[in-house]
Amino acid sequence: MSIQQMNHDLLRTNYPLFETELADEIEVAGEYKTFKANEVLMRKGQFIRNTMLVLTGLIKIYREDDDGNEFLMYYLKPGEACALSMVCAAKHEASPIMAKTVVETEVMMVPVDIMSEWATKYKSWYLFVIETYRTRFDELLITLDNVAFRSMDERLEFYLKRARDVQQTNMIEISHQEIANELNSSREVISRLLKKMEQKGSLSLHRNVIELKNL
Amino acid sequence: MSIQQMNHDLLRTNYPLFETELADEIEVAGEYKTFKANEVLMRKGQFIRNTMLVLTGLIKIYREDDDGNEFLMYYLKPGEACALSMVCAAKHEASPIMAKTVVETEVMMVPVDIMSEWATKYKSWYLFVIETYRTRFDELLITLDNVAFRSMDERLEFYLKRARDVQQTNMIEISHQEIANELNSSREVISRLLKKMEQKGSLSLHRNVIELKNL
DNA sequence: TTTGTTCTGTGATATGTATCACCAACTATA
DNA sequence: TATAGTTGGTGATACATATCACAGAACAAA
Repeated sequence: MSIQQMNHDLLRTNYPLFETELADEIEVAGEYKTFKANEVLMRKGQFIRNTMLVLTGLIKIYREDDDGNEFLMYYLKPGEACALSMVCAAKHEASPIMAKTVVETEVMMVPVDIMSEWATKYKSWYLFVIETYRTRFDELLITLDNVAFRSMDERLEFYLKRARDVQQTNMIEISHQEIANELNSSREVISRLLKKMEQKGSLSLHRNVIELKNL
Repeated sequence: MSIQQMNHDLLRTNYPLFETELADEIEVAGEYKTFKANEVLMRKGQFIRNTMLVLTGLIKIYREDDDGNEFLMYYLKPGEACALSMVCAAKHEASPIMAKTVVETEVMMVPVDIMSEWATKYKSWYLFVIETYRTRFDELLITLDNVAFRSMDERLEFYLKRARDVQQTNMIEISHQEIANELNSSREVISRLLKKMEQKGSLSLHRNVIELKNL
């Protein structure tokens, strides 16, 4: 099967609710792109001209402040899009977020100026945009809850469970330092908390890998 | 002028982008309601059957967790609506938020089941829904930034400035205890920080009132 | 193997915030 | 006026987390 044909199918299977004409139009206007694992596909401050429709792989969306602090907001999976790129594009503002792939990821890049036309032209696109906002809003609320109400050990546990769920594996490949960044904490704190969890038997620690057990 | 006529006008001046037919239909389907100052108009856990269009006054939207902790997410001003009620209503879930008036507030209550029809029928409604998500998303991000990156004194300063901006006055009527609740902190901490700010000359403290000066 | 780098572990200490205890000032209500 | 409730001030203390300092282990490159 040709690459064109595979991409064609990926778009339609991941976004089954799009009308055929819409999917066709997306293919004409958009551009297929592949990113390697751990590649930064959007930096803070960059101007956004595209919305990404995720076809395969996994993307992490981070929030950053001016001092270089960051934390993980949520993941983007196939069939999902980034609500923030829609927000910013609409206001012609710079991106307040950073996006990085977790594994090799294929996306469809759609120019934002075309999007607004589709909203009135295709009901399925309108519904998709609404649904995108809705789910991202929900995810953001959960993240906010964690930061506002939970202590670091609870947040760490939530972080690991979420990583397991989206990556569908008990072997989380990540360093303590990275986790610390994504929770806006420090490595030492994360290391100590992980050690405690290992002693409780919830997981076991290896270099660059955390193996979840009874979590 | 009759009350009906006044409400009629309020709806149209605060939501000027609504088509005439839409505004008319809203009036038929919806219900005008007035709340006193400091009245709780939605509790956590309550099921949402209405979206509120704010006509006059000011509303605070709080997030609560299961242990009764709360914090202020953002304000709703005339011309705005609560994106969350749309999210929840769509999923038939209980409200994860609490809403309380700051001053006497008039709203238009719109049943959520009718809303979905309007989205396809009226372009202005569709745009309004999108815009509501957009602005709430933005506000939520700012709140998240504060909780994640800022220390309590910075958050307190932001809190006071925001209160001044939405209420358009330098005399903020609120107790230290309430501020502590809204920042998910404790009264003693807030009192001490306020004292420091008073010593710096940024404000002066009175019973139940904080007078902002050079902030 | 050697060397340099990244990752992890751990003690000591600093700091911000929460909690406890108590009192004084003010306000509302009987 | 008496009394109870609310609000604000402040010291003492506890606790979670951040920061500093340093060392050893695992790995990669030469």
